[in-house]
Amino acid sequence: MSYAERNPATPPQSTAVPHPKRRLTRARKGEITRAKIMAAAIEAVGKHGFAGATIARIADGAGVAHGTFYTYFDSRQALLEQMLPDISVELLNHIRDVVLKAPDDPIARERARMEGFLEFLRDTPHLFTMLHEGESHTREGFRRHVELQTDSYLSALQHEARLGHLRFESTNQLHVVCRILMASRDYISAHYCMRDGKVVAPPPHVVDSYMTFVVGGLFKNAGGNPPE
Amino acid sequence: MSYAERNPATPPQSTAVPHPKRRLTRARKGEITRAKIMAAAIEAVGKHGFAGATIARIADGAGVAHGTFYTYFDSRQALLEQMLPDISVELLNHIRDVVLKAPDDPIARERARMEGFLEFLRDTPHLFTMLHEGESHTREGFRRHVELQTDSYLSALQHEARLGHLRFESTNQLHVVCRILMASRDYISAHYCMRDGKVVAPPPHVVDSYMTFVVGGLFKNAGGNPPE
Amino acid sequence: MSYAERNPATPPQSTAVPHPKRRLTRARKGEITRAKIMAAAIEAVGKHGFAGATIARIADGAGVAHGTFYTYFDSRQALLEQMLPDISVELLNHIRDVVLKAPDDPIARERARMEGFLEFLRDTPHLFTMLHEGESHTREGFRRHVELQTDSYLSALQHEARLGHLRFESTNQLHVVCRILMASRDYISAHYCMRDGKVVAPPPHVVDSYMTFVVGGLFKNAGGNPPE
Amino acid sequence: MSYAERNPATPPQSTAVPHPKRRLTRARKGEITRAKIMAAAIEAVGKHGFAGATIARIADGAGVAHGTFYTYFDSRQALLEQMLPDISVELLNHIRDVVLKAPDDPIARERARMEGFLEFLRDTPHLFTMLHEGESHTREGFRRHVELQTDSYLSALQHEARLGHLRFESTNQLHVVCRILMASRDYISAHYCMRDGKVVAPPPHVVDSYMTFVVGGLFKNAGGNPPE
DNA sequence: AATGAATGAGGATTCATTCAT
DNA sequence: TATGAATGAATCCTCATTCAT
Repeated sequence: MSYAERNPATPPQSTAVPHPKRRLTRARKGEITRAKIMAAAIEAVGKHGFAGATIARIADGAGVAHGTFYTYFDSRQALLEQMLPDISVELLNHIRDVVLKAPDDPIARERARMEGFLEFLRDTPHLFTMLHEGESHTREGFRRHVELQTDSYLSALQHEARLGHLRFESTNQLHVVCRILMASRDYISAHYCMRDGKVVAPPPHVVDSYMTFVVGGLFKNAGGNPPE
Repeated sequence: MSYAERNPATPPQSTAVPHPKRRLTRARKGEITRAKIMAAAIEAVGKHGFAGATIARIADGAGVAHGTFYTYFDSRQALLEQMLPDISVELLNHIRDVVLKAPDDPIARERARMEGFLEFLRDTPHLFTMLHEGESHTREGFRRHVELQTDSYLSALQHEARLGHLRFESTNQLHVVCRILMASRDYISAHYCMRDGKVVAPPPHVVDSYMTFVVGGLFKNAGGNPPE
Repeated sequence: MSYAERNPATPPQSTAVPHPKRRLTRARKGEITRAKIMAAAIEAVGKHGFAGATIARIADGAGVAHGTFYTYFDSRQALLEQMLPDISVELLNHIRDVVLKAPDDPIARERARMEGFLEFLRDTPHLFTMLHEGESHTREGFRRHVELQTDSYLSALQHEARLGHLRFESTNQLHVVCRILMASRDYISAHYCMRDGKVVAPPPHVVDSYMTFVVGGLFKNAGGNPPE
Repeated sequence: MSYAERNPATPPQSTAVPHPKRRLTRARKGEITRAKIMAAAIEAVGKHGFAGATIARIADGAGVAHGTFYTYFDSRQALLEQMLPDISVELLNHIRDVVLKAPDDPIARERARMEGFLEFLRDTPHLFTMLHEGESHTREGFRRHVELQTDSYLSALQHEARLGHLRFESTNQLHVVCRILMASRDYISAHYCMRDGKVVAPPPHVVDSYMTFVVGGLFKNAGGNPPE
């Protein structure tokens, strides 16, 4: 399920129709146009990178005039800055859903976080580009994304710490751990999930090795037995 | 010691002087000009980012005409692509030196790798920008940099593995571990080493936490004792 | 008393009310909207100049949609062209009132014309901008304004001439004199009446010097005594 | 003699030629290009007004690429702001020359100033547009022009005052007089010197009437005899 | 009559690269 | 080899005006 599918410009069905004559209120039409532009922008960034996501390409992709862009966004940069935080929230939601379905076990939860991330990345192929170019092209949006992810990850770790599962306790330490885990999922996805321009699932040993490392590094009473 | 200091455009001394009148052979003069341009480019990237490193700025910074740039480099992009690999090799050298001076102990060596990296970053402030913008602006150069670092790191890990110190053995597994370690040092430096536009040493608990995590996750017979 | 006060969009009282339910006839409502747009336009020109008086600003200022503008005016330019002549007529009325209150003396009347002009300018701050930008941005409106002022001034001069007060008699000559007087009041107001973006009264010596010049240049039997 | 004639892009003769092979040094060629752009800009302003003097028109008129414009001027506005002060200095020079040739008599000198101005205007047709649009489109350049003219006119008046010719003495008074005289020449030229888009000499009675007014208003011992 | 989303023709500016000198 | 003026394609953004609702 891609971003466009999750945020359909054309809603599946509008049950309550006040004016049968006029299906689309003006406001609704505006929403649709806005969504079309956003979708075209994401597409453009995915295909040509942030630098190649020109107003011309975005507007053409959305099927609107260049000027229309500025009805919905203050500037090209403003739109770009918005993309990553928007998707970042969806990523958070997805990971939360996956973690909720995982067995009640700290290690399973951590695996769920990693796998949820990789799943979402597969479903949202353009996120890949955003993650890798965002830092230089939308500094603020990237900062916000990192903040969102860090806050959430940190909460999760603090929860595990309170349950006594972790080898780390202080927030300062957990902060560092948080960086390590987020860094790892980014680097791992960067190197194992892109094949021929398409995002794929990494080979199974990748997440396994990651988990081995993390279980030994992060969790209590988990060491001793090295992986075979 | 910055890049410019390590690669002086004006060599300290030229001992063999064939023509007393003409100290610098034409070739040597060319080398100097080339180095001046490269140094100006690094400076420009550090100060204004890759996007802001225009030919105008680079040439002005090097004290040459715009056209002269093209005597030494095929294109702006070609120069940019070269920067990161060049520095990457130096980084490797620096880390190797630091590791050689470390105690003969796998954990001490890993700490040396992290601290060597952080040291080099402090000495080469413009590397920071390159690392964080390089992926989007000089894809190939960045790829080469990652390759250089990965190859070296992987060798080191394989060495430790052969000595029986690690919980991982297969190259495939070590590859993943390698990503985790490189990712961590990048993310950690990104978040703890930049204060007010200057690269600084991170607070001591940062590397300590990192080492705790890594010792538990990576090394054999090292677990059991969680940090206080 | 500003333009808006002189031309209230909401009339003080509508005595005859045919339909008690509907106070405002449709036509009346239209008039009000039109006046609101005109007032917003004047405000916009005053604050941002003719070039900055965009439809967006005008419509927003008037509290109507952009499209509504075109119900009342053929084009932005058409509105702009109308502004100066409209105000020009009011200026004429004001000066006439002031002159009527002046002593029955040609010199006093001329002083009244100048002072009436300056007074009106103070009360209509946006006129300042219109006068100084009008020539390039609303050529025709400016032409009409100049025509209105010239015709009136010329009539006044001809009246004085018929009474035998002037050193000039032919209409051709009076035409030239008329230019001189109108030019002077414009330049004098431009240079002495604007302080920190606000229109102020000029220092007293300014009108005095003007009158000295004009009395010597224009009026009969007035010379001889130079000012100290 | 137009601006272009006074400032020829191609100099009449370069006597000292260091390199016979290379007539035009690079610097000289630059000067020529700059002059071509400036001339094209003046032409464009004259023909289409400041608002119509687009980079496209200017560059095309000068026979250079759009980008070349920015080799010589920081911005379109910067060029525009420069035009009026440049020409204002030439106007001053012209008037000074004319005054120097006039009979040694304050009234003759004042007539020379007015006639010199009108002459220059005829020779520099585009000045007309600049004078009438400059205030709104190149505020700073216009301010500078007014300053230049005012300073010069004021000096002339102070000179006459010191010789005891004027009915005014204090600088404050002369300032006001100065505005009146400059205003008059502008208004008079605006209304009598433009016929079918061409600048022409005004009918003779115009300057005569002006002089009558000024002689009565400004000069001592000059009144008494009104013109018939 | 009112609305305001959509239009699209411009306009200023940037900058990597070329090439005659 | 060095120069730096010239190039011109490309880009973002503005805004008067239209028109379906």
